[in-house]
Amino acid sequence: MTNNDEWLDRFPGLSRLETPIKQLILSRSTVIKAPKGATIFGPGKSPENMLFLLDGTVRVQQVSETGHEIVLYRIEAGQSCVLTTACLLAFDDYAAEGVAETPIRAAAIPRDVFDDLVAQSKPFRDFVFAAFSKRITDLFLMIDEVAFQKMDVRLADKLIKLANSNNVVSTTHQKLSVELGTAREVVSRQLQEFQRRGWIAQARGSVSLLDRAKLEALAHHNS
Amino acid sequence: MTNNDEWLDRFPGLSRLETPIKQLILSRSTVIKAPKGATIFGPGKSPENMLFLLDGTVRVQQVSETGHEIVLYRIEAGQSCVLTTACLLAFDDYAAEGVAETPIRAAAIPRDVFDDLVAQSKPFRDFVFAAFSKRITDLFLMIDEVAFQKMDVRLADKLIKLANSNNVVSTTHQKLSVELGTAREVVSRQLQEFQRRGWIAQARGSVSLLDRAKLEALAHHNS
DNA sequence: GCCGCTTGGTGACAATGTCACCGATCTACA
DNA sequence: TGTAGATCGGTGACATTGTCACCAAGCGGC
Repeated sequence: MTNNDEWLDRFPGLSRLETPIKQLILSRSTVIKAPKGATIFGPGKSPENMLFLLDGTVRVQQVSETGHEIVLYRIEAGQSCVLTTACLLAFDDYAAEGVAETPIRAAAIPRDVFDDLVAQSKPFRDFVFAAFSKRITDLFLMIDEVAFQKMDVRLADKLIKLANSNNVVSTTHQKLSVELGTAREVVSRQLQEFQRRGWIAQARGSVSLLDRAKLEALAHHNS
Repeated sequence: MTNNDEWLDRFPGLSRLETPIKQLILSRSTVIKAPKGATIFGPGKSPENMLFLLDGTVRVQQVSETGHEIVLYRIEAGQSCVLTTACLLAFDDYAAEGVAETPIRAAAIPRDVFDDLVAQSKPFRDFVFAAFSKRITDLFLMIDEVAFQKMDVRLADKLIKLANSNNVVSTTHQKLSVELGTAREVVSRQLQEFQRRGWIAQARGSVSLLDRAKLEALAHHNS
């Protein structure tokens, strides 16, 4: 989609990098691709490189000892896997895995180059620490949500966030339950209630948002 | 407890620092103290410094919009507030707060010195990234626990972790409920069940573990 | 068409969260 | 010393969510 020479400019935090640093990154990085569904990292598969996602989406999720799954967050194009890479530097036995939700394209930077960049460039340090900070504060919010929010609010919120521009969510009840870390039956029952109220319509494998405003009001406690 | 000149050696990750780096830290840091109950950082009170905790414990917790509270983690003596400080570099409007659980003593390093250290010392970088990584993987585990573990298992686990060397936990049901992000009534009922089984004894403001092995078995799914 | 898999629906029940109370105990202070 | 107010913990009724065991409809491969 973009020329390989200019992908750096797609990362807001990196556009401020010093010119020689930009050149170092470009010369030492390689652009890689992976198909939809590929495991980018996971238990026993630690990435050797730090990734900057150019196109596509990576879903990071976790499988618990009990067999339950939950989606932790997503990495969108224009963001980096800073934390996952850095995490794996230290702990490669960790439980989370990253899966390509779409075909992806990413720039890969070797570990030692990453370390050089942190050492040499203040803008790069700021970028890295900002990414860590954002991730941690997001995880704080997620803990709060999982612990205290009602399922109807969380489901409404998730539907809005997953809906495409036509207000359609193409997913199954099962996958929605993994998004929220709950059981399929709970999702099914809640969706039935939304349908009864006329807020959504359902078909096999998809949900259409008929009254997005009502869902948003519920998601933001304004109702 | 220790001489100010040698506190660095109490941090396993920092003992490997280069000598000039150690001297830089010692010359640019100040040792501060705070009484039990003091707010170390929180909404509208971002720390100007990075802290290395020499003595005591800091509890990091969060209050949700709904008024619910939950304990996120603790920083023990010998650990650092790397992430909280770095977080606050970027987002000082964040919801978590740090409270001294005991009188504490800490070494404070100004932001710009922190940045210099990251730039100049590879061992320091490794220390910082390892701290971030550990924190994030711990948060992953916590999300898993909050989302999927049963309350009896979580409560048994928490009792074991909070018990002192005499197998006594000096806390109220209310505080235990904040530890787990649940309601006091749930804790009270569960403790009654443990008591009925003869695993614990209760008094106002304290819980005695009578059969630690049984609690551990429950906490680790061996029963 | 048949078969097997995926998807979603259902009812019964268990576990947990919420609410509105209550009494017991502790603490501050007059 | 006594009393007022706060804290601590107990209780029952009920709502919400999680778990389990099923079932039926749709879909794809052969």
